[in-house]
Amino acid sequence: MTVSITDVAEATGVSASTVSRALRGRPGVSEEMRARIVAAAAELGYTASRSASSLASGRTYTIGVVVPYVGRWFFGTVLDSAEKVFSAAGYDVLLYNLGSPEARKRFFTKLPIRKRVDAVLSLLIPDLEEAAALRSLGVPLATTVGGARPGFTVVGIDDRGGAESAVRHLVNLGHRRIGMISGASEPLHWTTPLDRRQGYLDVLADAGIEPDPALEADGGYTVEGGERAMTELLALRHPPTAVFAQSDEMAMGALRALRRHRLRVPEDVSVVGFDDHELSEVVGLTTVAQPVAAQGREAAQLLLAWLDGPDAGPPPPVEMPIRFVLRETTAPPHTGRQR
Amino acid sequence: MTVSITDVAEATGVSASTVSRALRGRPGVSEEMRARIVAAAAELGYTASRSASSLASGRTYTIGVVVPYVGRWFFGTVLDSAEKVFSAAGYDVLLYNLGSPEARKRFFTKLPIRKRVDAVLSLLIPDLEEAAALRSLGVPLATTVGGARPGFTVVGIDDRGGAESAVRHLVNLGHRRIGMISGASEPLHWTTPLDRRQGYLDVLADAGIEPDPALEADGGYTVEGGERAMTELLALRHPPTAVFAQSDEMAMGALRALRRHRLRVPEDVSVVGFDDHELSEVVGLTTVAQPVAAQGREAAQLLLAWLDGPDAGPPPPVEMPIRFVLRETTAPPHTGRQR
DNA sequence: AATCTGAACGCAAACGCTTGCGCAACAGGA
DNA sequence: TCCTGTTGCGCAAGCGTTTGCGTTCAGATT
Repeated sequence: MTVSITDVAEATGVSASTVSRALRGRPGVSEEMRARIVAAAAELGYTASRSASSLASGRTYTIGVVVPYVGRWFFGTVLDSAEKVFSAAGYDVLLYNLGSPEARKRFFTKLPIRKRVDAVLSLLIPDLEEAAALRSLGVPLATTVGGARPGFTVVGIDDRGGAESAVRHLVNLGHRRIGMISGASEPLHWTTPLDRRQGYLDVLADAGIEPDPALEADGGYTVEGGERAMTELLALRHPPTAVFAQSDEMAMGALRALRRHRLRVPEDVSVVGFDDHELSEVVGLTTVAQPVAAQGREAAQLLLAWLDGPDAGPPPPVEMPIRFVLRETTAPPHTGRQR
Repeated sequence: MTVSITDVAEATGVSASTVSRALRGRPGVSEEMRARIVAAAAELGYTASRSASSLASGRTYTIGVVVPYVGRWFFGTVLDSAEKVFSAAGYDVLLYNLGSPEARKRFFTKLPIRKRVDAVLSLLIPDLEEAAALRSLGVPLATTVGGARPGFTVVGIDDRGGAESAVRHLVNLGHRRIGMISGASEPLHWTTPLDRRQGYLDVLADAGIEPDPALEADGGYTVEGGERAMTELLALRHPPTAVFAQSDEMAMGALRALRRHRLRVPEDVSVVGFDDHELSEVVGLTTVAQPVAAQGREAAQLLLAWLDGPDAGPPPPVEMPIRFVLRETTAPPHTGRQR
């Protein structure tokens, strides 16, 4: 049926071992013979069976990538860039989309990934048990989302500093009542919301502004959540004159809520986001940009390097640069009375 | 090291064959014995090696998904929903991201997917050679993007009808100069741009409007392309009073261009898109919605069904419903003079 | 009591590759 | 001429499953 290694061995008049060595560039084959074998393989359209070779060698040439939700821009973008690095290096990518709790549980109990991958890139924050399960695989581990765990190499950004620059911008414009749309209800082990919140609090403290718990609303890191959160903030007796959304998606939800309330941005309310979503430029959202694709690339490269020289533990964490991006959703506070 | 089937066999005092049968629910094992084996396997934390089992059985329990660009909303969403179906059915997903021409060529010449998957879902339009290469794999094939090829089962939408409803809406509002932002330069084998264009032309003809080639601009199905295209249209001596963008992403680019030109939407120019991107609601874009996630699910299910009953060729094509969504970017034409 | 019938399980041969080791053949040095 | 390396290749033993077939044995059938 399909052509196997012995077929090309027979076609060349050598043994299967030699074919194997020749095709993988292993020493012990004369250049002339190698050329003949390569030619024969090409002609027959031979490709080694991955199952067989990984059974025999233990190497799978496959990387597992686990993500909470492929459809979201951030994860899709990281996955996209990481996959390119992997496939360029000859690795395949096994994707696990663990959005629902059931899928997640199924994955971590059955660990279908076991013996199937040489390394894993996790774009979701494993809790302690899950992290242990991943470590039990005995392969290099990496992540691009806040919340380092022992055994993982992590590439990320300065969330706190980023939040600071966003909020400082609002303060500099003259805002005093600054709301925040956060992700308080996010999984505990995800440190990003905490770090960004800390940046927010830092700047307020620095500016001598008393933080008001009522000005923090939970947006769950989604567009709809952001819309709900903004709506809550607007219902306050003294609504904020500016809000810092911990993600651009929530910021967009906020913009939508503001439009619904017939409030102008930035004249009535300023909004600043975080991430620099691909569509943020389209809506003119002021935000702090993080190099999402670059993070995926970096993490992938770290994993590959780790695989090549499995000398020791995980490489040290990498922090990628961020950049404040001024667009059109921020301005000095409205000086008249609100609404 | 890691536990193998013989370990659980010894632990239970039976042969490996029995363990294999027991764990996979094959007949020939008493219920009592099966229970003992399952318990032992659970305790030892045993999972069958995929490489070994697929080498022995020929089944890989893996589906290949090839996509042009995971980061784009449409593909990410389809992938997301399809993956859920596959993994729920016990299949893993092997992802191939073929954005760049090099990656694409590498994939189709080396066919790393060969012998690794039981079926493939293609979200990119293969040209004739590529389609042949995929067919040579001898596994079920499916696609969710226009441009059916023999041997593929396809799930899609009525692109032409969708475009018609969008453009008819503009006509009904009273527009006569209706521009279109298309994807003329897209790969030849992708029929979507053609079908959507045909819908546009149909309605114009129906309304007795002479189509003006100058009103068609290429947006390449990207945000930036849409912005460029809209800019071109605005530079016309007689710019359109409304534009139909063949995708929401291009529509958003158009909105951006309009904002840059200080034109109001919909007062000065109406815009209607196609797809119902997740952020279209945020920007209030009038569009025609297609069930993207549902298409991924459907395609995945078709593949699984095909795998279960490999009686014949591909199942018949499935057409999913579309729906016109009226939002805030369309209105009757400005009656005064433009600008 | 002899025979037959399933059910439950073990044997052993694949599956298609990788790899340590062995063995010619040949080259160069003494 | 003999010895010591090298080079180039084949042998065969795995890798961890699956599966066709054979065996055993308890119970049913004559």
